[in-house]
Amino acid sequence: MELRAVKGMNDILPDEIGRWQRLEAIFRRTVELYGYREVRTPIVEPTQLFVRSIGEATDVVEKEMYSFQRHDNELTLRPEGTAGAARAYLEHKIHAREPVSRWYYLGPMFRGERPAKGRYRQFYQAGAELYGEAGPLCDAEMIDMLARFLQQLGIEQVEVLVNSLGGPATRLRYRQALLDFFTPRSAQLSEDSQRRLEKNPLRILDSKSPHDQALCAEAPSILDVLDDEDRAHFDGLLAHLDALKTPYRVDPRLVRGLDYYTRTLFELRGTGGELGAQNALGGGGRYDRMIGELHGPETPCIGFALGLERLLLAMAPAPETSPGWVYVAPLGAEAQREALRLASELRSAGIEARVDGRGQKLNRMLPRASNSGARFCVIVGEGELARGVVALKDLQAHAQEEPPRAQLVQRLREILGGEATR
RNA sequence: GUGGGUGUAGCUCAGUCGGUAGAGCACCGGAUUGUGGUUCCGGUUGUCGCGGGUUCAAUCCCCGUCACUCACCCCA
Repeated sequence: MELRAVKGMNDILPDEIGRWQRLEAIFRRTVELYGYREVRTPIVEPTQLFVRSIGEATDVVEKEMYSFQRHDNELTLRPEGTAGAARAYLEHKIHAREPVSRWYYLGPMFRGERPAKGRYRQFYQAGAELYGEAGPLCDAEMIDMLARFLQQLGIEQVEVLVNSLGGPATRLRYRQALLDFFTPRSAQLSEDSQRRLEKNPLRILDSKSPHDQALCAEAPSILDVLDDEDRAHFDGLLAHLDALKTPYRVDPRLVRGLDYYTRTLFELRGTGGELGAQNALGGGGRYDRMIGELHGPETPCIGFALGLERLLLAMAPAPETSPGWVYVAPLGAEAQREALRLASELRSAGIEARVDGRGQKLNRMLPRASNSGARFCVIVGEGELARGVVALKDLQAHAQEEPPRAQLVQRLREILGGEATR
């Protein structure tokens, strides 16, 4: 094989697609119950959009973007969904049309990282954004929506972490507090964290080194440096979550890798074994300053994104449920033409049908029918043609009957309908 | 970018202390001129990832390389 898929980009074959479609359907159904509506934005955006919104100094922008030049435009395959949605929100002046907007999206994102379990260069995210509401009520409701979604998926082993980063001033104050704390102790930090100390001290809190973790336990907490308004927002969030009975855990050391977050921050962390090291199922937070920084009107926003591959790893494998389709087995040339007409009628009646066109013996077609997962096999041969009937075999029940050809659809409906109401 | 693991049939893998390969599953045909998931018989499928070195001889040993994979970094 000389031509293969690009590293880190995978095919999703038909035998896996059922799980994807189920996941996506549950996502859509859940968020639509909260009033969210889908938005579809381009996969390619101006590079500057991501530089300005995600932050120039983040890893995503610095070294992971798929950027290219086309004529005179600097373009990038989107590494996440929030920036494009914000651009669309601004471009279409949605803020002037309605005070509050609830949008969701679903689709591929691209980051040039080294692939690992649950992490790919083309990966799929589902996310939602809420524009125009600043209060903690919608923060709590969004987290509750995520909890409901995971529950619908049957993912039990998950933890909801919440934190507040405060506003920009708080964030600067906290950054300084961390510098003051870690700089005299930098010798005790891991190599990675020493680098973080210079670049982005907040990320030290995220370190997986046990030694760093122990040190972080003594570091100042951001919750202690929140100003009064930040504090009131955070307390409000927790009170609303309590009222909703949404389980959560406050983690003052929760930080995330994108620069745009302010105040509320949350993350869903899988605790099951399937996930490996990539246990962040999704996360998000408030980004009240982004629209303003993109030269729009100051608009409070909150959003999240979920990694679909990781959710699939965490999901219990659900049994495929199919109402049962029909395998049509014709014996002979005349029967084949009749089989085509029969299958066509079945489809018109909304029943899935496939005709065996390989023209073989019955004792070859029947095993194929069973192995292919068909519920019924309809056999058409000379005898049936002559008598104006078909042989209808229920492969599951090992039963066979011979309804008149004209009554086949009706008979199948009876069998399937009888089960549906049971 | 860093470190580890693995590359043998469509799939899962075995194997050769160095003598150019096997099993199960799958697929195809027959037992059975029209009745299945079982059984029996037979059959097809391989540049042993790629390149080089050592050797009379390399799938096996050595070096390189590529791919996949896991972890780190970062993130979903």
